[in-house]
Amino acid sequence: MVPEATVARLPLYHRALVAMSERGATTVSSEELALAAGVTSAKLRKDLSLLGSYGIRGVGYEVDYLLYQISRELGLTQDWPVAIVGVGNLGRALANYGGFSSRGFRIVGLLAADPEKVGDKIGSGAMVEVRPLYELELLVRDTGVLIGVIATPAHAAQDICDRLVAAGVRSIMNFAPTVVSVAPGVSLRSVDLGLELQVLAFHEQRKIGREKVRS
Amino acid sequence: MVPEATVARLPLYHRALVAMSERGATTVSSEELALAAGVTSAKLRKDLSLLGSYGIRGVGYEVDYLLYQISRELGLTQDWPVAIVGVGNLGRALANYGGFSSRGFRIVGLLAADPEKVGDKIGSGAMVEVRPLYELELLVRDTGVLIGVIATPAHAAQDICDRLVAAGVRSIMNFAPTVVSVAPGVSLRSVDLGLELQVLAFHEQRKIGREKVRS
DNA sequence: AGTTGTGAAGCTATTCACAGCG
DNA sequence: CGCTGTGAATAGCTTCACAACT
Repeated sequence: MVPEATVARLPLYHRALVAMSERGATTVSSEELALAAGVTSAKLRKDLSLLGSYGIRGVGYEVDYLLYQISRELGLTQDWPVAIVGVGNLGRALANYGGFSSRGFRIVGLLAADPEKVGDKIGSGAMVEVRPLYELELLVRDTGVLIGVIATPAHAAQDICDRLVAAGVRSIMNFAPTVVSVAPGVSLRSVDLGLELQVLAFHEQRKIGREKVRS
Repeated sequence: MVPEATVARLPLYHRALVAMSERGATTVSSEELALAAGVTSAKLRKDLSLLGSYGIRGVGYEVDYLLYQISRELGLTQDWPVAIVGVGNLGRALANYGGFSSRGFRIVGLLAADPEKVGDKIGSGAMVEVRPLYELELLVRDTGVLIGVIATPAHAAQDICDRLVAAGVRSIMNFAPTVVSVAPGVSLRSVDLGLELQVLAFHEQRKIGREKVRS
C-alpha cells in the first residue's frame, strides 16, 4: 500500500520525467530528478522504492522505464472519461488545459446551466460542445464518465455533486469554494484557489512582522 | 509558532465561519464547525488552541469573535495588492473570483503578453484593465504589489517569477504546470490543476482493481 | 451539564547514513 | 567508485480521553 503523501508526489515526478523524456534524456539520478520535481533526493528514493526497485545502483533511473512505471501506478495508461460541470472561466480553463488529454483524461462532456452557453464549442484539440445541465444523468450513462469535475459557483456544488454520484460517478474533483460531502466509497478532492492565496498571505504577514521587529 | 498543517486549515475554518456569520449564527460548537469545515472536532480544537483560548467551555465559540481572530492570524484584515500575470482562462477565472476582494486581496494589475488582450477590462466589481507584460516592473513599483500570481503557460513561468522577484515581490502563487524555483526568503505556493486529477485517478484505479478481484 | 483545551499516546512522514549492488 | 535502496532515528501530525472550566 503506497502512502498518501507519496501518491501526492507521484504526479510531480511524472511531470518532471515527461519533460526529461521530451528533452531526450535517457537516465537520471535521484539527485537530478528530485531537483526537477522540487523535493529532496532521499524522499524521492524512498517514494520510488515503495513502488518497486526500478533504479540501477551506481547509475540512476532509466527515464522512459521509470516514466512508464509511474504512469501505470497512477493509472495514466488507461482512458478516463471526464465530465466538467460549469463553463465559467474556470471550467473553460480546465477544458483548454493541454495536460489532460496527454495523461489519459478525455473530456466527454461540458455542462452549463446557462442556456446562453449551451452549444459553445470548447477545447484544445478535439472540441467539445456544451450541453444543458439537465442532460447530466444522460451524459454520465451514455459515456461512462468516471470522474466528475465541479467548476460551478459554490451554491450549486453540493447539488451537482449529489447528481453526479447518483448517476454513478465515484470520483469527484471539486473546484467550487465550498465543502461538499459525499457518501463513503466516493473519492473527493477539493481545490479552492482562494484558500491557497490565504496561506501565502499568512507567510507574507509573518515576514513583515519580523522586519518590523528588526527595525 | 503555528504548525504548517494548521495554517493550511485556517482558511477552511474562515470560510465556514463567514458562511455561518452571514446566516446569522452567534455561537458554534467545535463539533458543528468541524463538520462545516470538513475536519474532525479534535483537530479543530487543537488547531484553535494553538492560536489562543478563544472558546467558552460548556458553550462553544462566538462566531464573529473567532472569525476576527482567524482573519487577523491569516492577515486578512490588511490590504494585499495582487498582480496576476497571464490573462488566459485561468487568469480571468482568478480575476473574477469574488472571494478575493472580501478577504483583503485587491487586484491592482493584470498583465498579458498578447497585445490583443491589452486594454480589456476584467473583474468582479472594480474592473481592472489589462496592461502589457513589459510594464510588470513599473506596476510592481507603482502599486507596491505584495503577491504575484503566475497564470501563464508553463514555459513562461520561471521567467515571470524571476522578474516578479527582481522587482521586489516576495510571495508568489504559481498556477502554471511546472516547477519554479525562487531564492531563499521568497515564499512560493504552487497549484497544478492537472496534478490533482491524477491523484484522483490513482484512487479510482485502486477501486476498479479491487472490484475485479472480487468478481 | 456540557464543551473546551490539552497532555499523552499512537501514527505517519521525513531525514539520516550507510550497506549493498551494479 | 557511485548511486540506489532501506533500516533506524527523528520530527511532525492526529487522535484519544479526560481534567478544567463556565
